[in-house]
Amino acid sequence: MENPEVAQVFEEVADLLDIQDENPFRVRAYRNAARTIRDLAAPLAQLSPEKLEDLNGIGKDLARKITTILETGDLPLRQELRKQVPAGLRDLIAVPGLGPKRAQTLHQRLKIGSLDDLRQAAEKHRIRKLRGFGAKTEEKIVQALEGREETGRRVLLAEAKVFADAVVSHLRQAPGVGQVEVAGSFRRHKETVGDLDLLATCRRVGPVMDRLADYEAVAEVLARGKTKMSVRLRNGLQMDLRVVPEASYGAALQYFTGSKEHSIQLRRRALERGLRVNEYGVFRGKRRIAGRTEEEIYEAVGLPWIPPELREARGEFELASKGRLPKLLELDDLRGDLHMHTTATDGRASLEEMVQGAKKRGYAYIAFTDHSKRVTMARGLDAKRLRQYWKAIDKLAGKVNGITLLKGVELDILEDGRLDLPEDVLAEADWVVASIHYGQNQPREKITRRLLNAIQSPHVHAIGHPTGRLIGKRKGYDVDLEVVFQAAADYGCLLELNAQPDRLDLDDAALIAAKERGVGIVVNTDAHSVEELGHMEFGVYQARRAGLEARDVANTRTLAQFRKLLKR
DNA sequence: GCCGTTTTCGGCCCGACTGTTTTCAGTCG
Repeated sequence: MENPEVAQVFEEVADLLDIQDENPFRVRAYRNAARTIRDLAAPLAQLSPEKLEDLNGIGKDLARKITTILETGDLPLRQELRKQVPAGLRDLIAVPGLGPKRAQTLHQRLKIGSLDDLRQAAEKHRIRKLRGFGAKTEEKIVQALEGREETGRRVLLAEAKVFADAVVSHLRQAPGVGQVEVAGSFRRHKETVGDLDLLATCRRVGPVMDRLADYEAVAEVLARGKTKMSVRLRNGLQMDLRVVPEASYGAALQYFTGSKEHSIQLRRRALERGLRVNEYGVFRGKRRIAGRTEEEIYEAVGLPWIPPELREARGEFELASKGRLPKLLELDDLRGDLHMHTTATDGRASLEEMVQGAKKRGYAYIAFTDHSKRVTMARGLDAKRLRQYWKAIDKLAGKVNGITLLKGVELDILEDGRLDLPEDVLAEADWVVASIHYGQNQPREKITRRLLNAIQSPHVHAIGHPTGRLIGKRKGYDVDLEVVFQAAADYGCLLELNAQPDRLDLDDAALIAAKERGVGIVVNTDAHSVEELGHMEFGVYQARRAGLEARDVANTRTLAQFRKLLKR
């Protein structure tokens, strides 16, 4: 059992208990435990029962339940709850605007038991007639369903990575195996992946396929042929394994990495040179002239190797042929992380713990950016508490070496466009990242106006998660990004690439547009725990997909250079 | 169900706002 699967069991239990109107704190206990498990760096199976109890939010009972899940693959409690709650209601409570109560009402009054039922009922305007619902709620449901469809049932890259890493190291232990790699959209580091395309070389095919069938998370072998095999994991993720000879490995890796559009352009370019490219190699007539490595393939058509993140047929061939491919951002380029939370508001680690975590990552500077007062649910900081917070940061800064601590705040941009704290307070901050958390459904002009107000403020250095989207859950706010980019460029306000795996906001397309406008980008984790400081890699992947280089990203600078970038 | 310089109970980041009502569920992180 991989950690995300265990977390999923607890999340399901939490949902089912929630629908049954159970003690909300018990529900939350399951949700907290799921989150802790998801954030964990090491596999649960490697922890002793005593260590399990040391984990945040996991006590005797949940530790025992984790052991049960690891040993049996399931939890009796989950089976029991499934008998009591109609299947499909869980899907309903995941829709923004619906919770356990409304899901129950919809099920009881309209016999709605699935997202399909929900869509049909909404289209027939049957929902707005229910007590407690109305036209606006019904419209919101329709919009939410549309937002979900865009990503479909794809899995977040971060979650897919857990399974990809595990299966690759599992397959590498197969006898006679050579190379093993995950291709496809996973290798292109898309924000979500639909399945995992595994590629392997080996002397004999049998042992590698046997090994995949043995992978612990496999629920079902869908197909198994001479060179190709498909399995489905318990969590629904599909894995396709292709076994290829060494001589074709590079060609197969290129072919299965895609994108389809990129490969079409590559083959067209080959044809112009009298060559033919397929998954076995590059051929002149019947003679194979390349295929062992990807570099060979690209070289055969007169190009340097193109990083997978750029293979989206968005102009990479033109850049490559002119020798002007960007030198893409790398994790090591980053010298600081400028958006994180602590126990001062809704973070789960102390200032000290976050500093230690940041030092381990080799950062030269970090900014603490707990919430401002409007975010009441996170116990956001008012002026008085914020100054105490900054005092604590200063005090800590005097005790730690090798890292600079910046006094920051995640400043709420209020519904009416004002900022959540007075100017004299903001003027004392080293770093202000302003974000929208409320009034996300406002019309385009109003949302855009709010962002412009923040951008134009002399005290705001960056805009946090500029569109507010949550991948697979919620569309971003309706905002005129063109206007925002222009203002950000004009006023020297940075825009954030938020590295939370379900945000990755701005997305790749927006980052490309922002770069064209000359907008400075800052890549931050928005970490709420020490572990989440590790999300930086996903921000880097997204930046790479947009072709960003170190110089495009503000927090690759030394602290002195970084400070010069900030508007006064 | 977790947690404890408040340990074996009684708390649990919990308040403004929206859409819908006329008392309340759901949304924000």
